[in-house]
Amino acid sequence: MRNKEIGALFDEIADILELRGENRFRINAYRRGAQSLTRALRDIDELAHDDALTAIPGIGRDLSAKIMEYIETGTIRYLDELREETPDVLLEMLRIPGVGPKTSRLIYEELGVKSLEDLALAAREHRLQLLPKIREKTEENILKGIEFLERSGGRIPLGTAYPLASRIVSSLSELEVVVEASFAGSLRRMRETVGDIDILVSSPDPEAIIQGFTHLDIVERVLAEGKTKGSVITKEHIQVDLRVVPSESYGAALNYFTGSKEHNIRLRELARQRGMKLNEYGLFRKTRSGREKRSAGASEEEVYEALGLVYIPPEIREDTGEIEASKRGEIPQLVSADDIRGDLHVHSDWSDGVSSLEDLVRAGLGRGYGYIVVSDHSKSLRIANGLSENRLLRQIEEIDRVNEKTRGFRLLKGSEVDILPDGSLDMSEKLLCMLDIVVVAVHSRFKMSRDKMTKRVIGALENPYSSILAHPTGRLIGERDAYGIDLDAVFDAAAETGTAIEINAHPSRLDLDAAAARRAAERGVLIGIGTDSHDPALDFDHMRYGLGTARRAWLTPDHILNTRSVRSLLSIFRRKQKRQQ
DNA sequence: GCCGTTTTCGGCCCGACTGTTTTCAGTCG
Repeated sequence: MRNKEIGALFDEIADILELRGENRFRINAYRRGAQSLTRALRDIDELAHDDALTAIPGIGRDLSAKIMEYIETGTIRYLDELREETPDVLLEMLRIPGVGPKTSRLIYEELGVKSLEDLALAAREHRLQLLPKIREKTEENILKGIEFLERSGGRIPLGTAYPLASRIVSSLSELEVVVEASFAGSLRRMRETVGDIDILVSSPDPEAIIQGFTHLDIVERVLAEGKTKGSVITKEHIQVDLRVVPSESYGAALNYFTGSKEHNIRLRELARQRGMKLNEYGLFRKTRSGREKRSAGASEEEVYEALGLVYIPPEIREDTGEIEASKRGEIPQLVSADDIRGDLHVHSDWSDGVSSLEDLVRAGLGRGYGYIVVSDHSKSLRIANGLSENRLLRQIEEIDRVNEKTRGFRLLKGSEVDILPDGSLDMSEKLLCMLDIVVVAVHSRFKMSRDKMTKRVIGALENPYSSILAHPTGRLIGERDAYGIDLDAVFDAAAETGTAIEINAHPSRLDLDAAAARRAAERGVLIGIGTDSHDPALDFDHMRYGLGTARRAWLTPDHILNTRSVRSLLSIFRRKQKRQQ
């Protein structure tokens, strides 16, 4: 999928056009095009091949020609020319919070800075104050902005943002004047990384809330402190924005601040078409006397309803077809925490986990699960204390003993078996056939050709005993890219062989990602959500990120393996064994 | 530059805060 790659180029064109002060609607057209490409479900090369590029919303005659040019020649001449005429530092300055195109150009033209280091020096020497409309405060903010960029270096993983946001929401909820409080933004949509944390509160006394917020003990620096809006940097260098609205606007505001931006724009257009206006205070209709009357706003549900839509869950508010589905009344019942009956990928202290088998039973029961798949590493993974075949035999006996003592819960015998470079499994058939669930995964030799890796993984899926393919791309968010693999070919093989594919719920993996999981499910692949837990006290909670990813992929309980009972689970893989043998 | 249930031309989402100014431009989400 090169969609993101081309989307980034259109964004760059938009940035440069903005710096040049071009027509803002033209700039917006490139931004929309970029967003559309990034979110498109189908592969751009495929669409180009079918001559169907203009079917993507926001892609018309000009943009599709530029996409074709890029596919054919590997470059867009127009962008090359723009780059030629635009010094890099102008674009770099745009990344500083508070610096936009106008300021960037002003600084460059008047001071001739060549780099962000140059700019920082100019700020420290107070030379920025020589410029019109820049005084002490702006200069300080630019300096702090550069430092922020250097320290934070980009986006925050979901696994960091979610607990922090939850803590802030519960601290704020303790304030007397708070009516409702929630986090919003890309965090509420459960994106795998977020740029900042957005918090929304309803209250009759906004200023008290803003005061309370800017004085929380997590705050390092206050960026903004208005009547209804506050913004801080935490000690971990994460930006947190707070908005306070009256109760009658809470739903409209929650909707607005949850986004996505593209989803909101569609909603606003819909409101306009119906002669209404939607903003963060509500949905308004003009009365005959010319005054505005609120028709909805207290809850998100009533906003959608007043727009003639069925409620759309936050995770799918990305303008990838949810508005149309909602108009038709066809929003799926997304899988939720209540549907999950067990965890499919858990390590114990037999390999690199910290818990005994008994601890796992207690932790599983504590979460209301009916089963857990014990999936310790196989013998090749020595670094993680992988189990020799003899130790696995002993573990199987031990699991039987633990299960005998337990009512209403079952430890399933499993293993996370290495997929060897030739596609075979790191375990003899004699042992494989004694296991309930065989999780298979690549843990070594990542750097092979895309073709070989695809064959290797498909080879493992064709093994009659493999049940679930774990973390199919091997990516570690912000650390390691996915290895080269043809996922669509893997999905076809999984559907063909009756093998499930994992959404690994660990926040540093989330592998499959939502877009890929959606494609897999559309091809008929059953999806299992596993936490890859090494410590139940910390890692069992990661199920929520796996669920978030599944929901972003539009998945219902029917698509998910671990919404099934133990019996149904086991029968699925017995069927596969029979078919493949 | 895109797009059409007020349309093939004339629109294109909306509001808060900051910092600099005396009424608002720039930035952000």
